[in-house]
Amino acid sequence: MVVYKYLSHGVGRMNMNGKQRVTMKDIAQHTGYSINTVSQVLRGIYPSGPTCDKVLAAAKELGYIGNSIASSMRLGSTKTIAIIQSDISNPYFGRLIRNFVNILSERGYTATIYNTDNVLSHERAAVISAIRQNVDGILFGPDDIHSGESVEFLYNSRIPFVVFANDVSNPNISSVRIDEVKGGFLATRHLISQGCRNIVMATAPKGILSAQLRLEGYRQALEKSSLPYRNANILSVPSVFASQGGHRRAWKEVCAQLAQLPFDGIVAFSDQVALKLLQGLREQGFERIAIDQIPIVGFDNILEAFPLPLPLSSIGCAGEDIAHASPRLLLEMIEKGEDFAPQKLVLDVKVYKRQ
Amino acid sequence: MVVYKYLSHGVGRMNMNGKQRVTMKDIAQHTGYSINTVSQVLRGIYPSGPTCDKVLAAAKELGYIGNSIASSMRLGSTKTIAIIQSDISNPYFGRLIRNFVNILSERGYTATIYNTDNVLSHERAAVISAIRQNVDGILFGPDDIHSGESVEFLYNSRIPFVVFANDVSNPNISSVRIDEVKGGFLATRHLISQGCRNIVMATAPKGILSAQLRLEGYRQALEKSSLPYRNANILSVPSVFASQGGHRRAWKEVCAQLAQLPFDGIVAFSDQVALKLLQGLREQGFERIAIDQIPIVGFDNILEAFPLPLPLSSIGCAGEDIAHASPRLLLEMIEKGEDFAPQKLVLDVKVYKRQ
DNA sequence: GTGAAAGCGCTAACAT
DNA sequence: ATGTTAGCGCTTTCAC
Repeated sequence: MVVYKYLSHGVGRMNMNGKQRVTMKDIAQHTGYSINTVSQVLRGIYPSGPTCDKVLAAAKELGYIGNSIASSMRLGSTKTIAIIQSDISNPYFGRLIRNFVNILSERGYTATIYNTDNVLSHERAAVISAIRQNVDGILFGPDDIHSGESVEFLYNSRIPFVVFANDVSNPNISSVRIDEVKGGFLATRHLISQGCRNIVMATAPKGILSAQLRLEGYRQALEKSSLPYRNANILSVPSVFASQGGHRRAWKEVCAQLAQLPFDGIVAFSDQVALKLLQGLREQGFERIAIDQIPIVGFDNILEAFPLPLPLSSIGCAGEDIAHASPRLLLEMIEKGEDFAPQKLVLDVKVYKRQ
Repeated sequence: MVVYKYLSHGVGRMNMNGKQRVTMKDIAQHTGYSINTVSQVLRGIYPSGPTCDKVLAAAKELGYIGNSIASSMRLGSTKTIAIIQSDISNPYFGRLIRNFVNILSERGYTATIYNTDNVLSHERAAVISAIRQNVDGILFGPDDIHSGESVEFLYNSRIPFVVFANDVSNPNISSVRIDEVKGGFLATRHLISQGCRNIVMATAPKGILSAQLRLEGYRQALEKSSLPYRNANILSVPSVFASQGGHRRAWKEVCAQLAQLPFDGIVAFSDQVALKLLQGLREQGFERIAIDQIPIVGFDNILEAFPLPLPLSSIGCAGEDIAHASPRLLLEMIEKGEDFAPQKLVLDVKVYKRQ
């Protein structure tokens, strides 16, 4: 019997310098037991005893490390989750992903990561790649603009997935987001309670669901305090994507526009937006209010993990946050299979105040 | 012939709702060709013609998506790279990882991500998991404190890997880092040229190689300008790890200490450290210099991707950066195999000035 | 308690 | 040009 008949062309058992990787077969040959026995021992479904000891000793001696690929193949589960996100360099999402990875790891899963840069073709490629890799589930953080296609594709492919930090209209798709309206409301009310009467809302383009909802909260808060809603106070800001440096001019214009307004407080679509605005104002020599005295509230509470010498208050989760709820929901979905009923989690928020 | 003999217990061909995933076998049955023919067509190594057309049409009709796991198994290569890093929520590393992922993706690789939180047991687990998953290579960003063990283990396991943003003494291990000494030198010289004469160096613990080297650069710059090196001006700061909130008191003390010093400029171990110091000073009501007027230089140039209303100058790469050099080096290593000679890249730096 | 053998989906060698 | 077959490393059934 020619055992390594294909060694000449198959790289399978070789590593870089030609040393073969140790397999169960090697342990079997070394100990004289069958591959099956070795497998059972290594998985701990074997009564302890001399056999067990010998096999484990051989495994240790030979430096055996299992091959997940092979067991995945047989078992049909890879214990891998794909995380698909538009910009993982964004500190807010960085923190999110770190928590995803840690939580998944605790539960025995590894994470594959895709960065779409908010480009549809990348998003498509990521989704296909994830399916091709047989991931057990997907954490999907899409941008609103073209979220529909990929989400529907995923839905039709029947792979378990959760949309995070966003939502889609299809009621059968599970998602996790914050209470955006309440967030907009609390942010605005916080500024009002500080004495602000002329509050600018720096919102994202209308296509973005969370922007719409936060703006609605802003409107409600003004109304409740009988303050006028002024169109001039609604500023639509460009993307904060690191990749899109082309937006520099657009940002400059927005900041110039802001500098002209007689505002006394700002609600920003996100902490990132807030910081960009403050930076823009500083760059333009804005002095009516000292930069680090401007009453401003953002979203995402990134200063919790990333302290800055600025009084940037922020809307963040009050209880369980997206970082924890999303993988929890996904894993539940994977474990329950068909018995899982879709859930749309809307997480409670509060103001994290900073002076 | 019982084809699906194991369907009852193997989940392999099933997905969530019991619908089986389409395989080449299905396409073969659908078209009447053999699996081999299908495989060849799908891989494009088949002359175009009627066969080709029919197979591709069937693949499209059935919604075929390949199974990377299966081909990996056969080919011995997973086209996957593991990224192992201590804290991916750190904005600097977030940006790095985003670039890694994008570059790898362009080259046909996917990325698996591990976050060690700077805990040795997590680091060990990540390394083992990566090997178990048969990744083709590893991008390893270790913390100095216990980098030795994992790095040596990786080295002995013969898996291609590159140490990034750090270095180890073993000359056979490839690594990518910035010119730390020059960075420390330029940062200090920049402040001196601004008129600073009493420059604090906020460095990390001695165990960290880059801290040692940056401090050496600081020393050299002072010497060159005939300025005294004062021990009182060397501040050792705690970790900035998001996970380690326990360091809060230590940070407070360091900032209090700093506030007492008659400094007129600061070199910080990283931009993160710089920001924490400024925040600490602000919290303590420091007023001798306005917070946003303090001459300060950090490392990593995170403001490039993450604008802030602060005059934080920073040391960053002058040419090719770590984000690009590391995956480039790793992929070269993977492709060349045994022919690859270890390289230790030390990237040139410059000051990114901000006022 | 232990072993033999099938098979997960795919690719490569070989045969026609 | 197309089919047959072995085998990647593992898990599971089934038989002893």
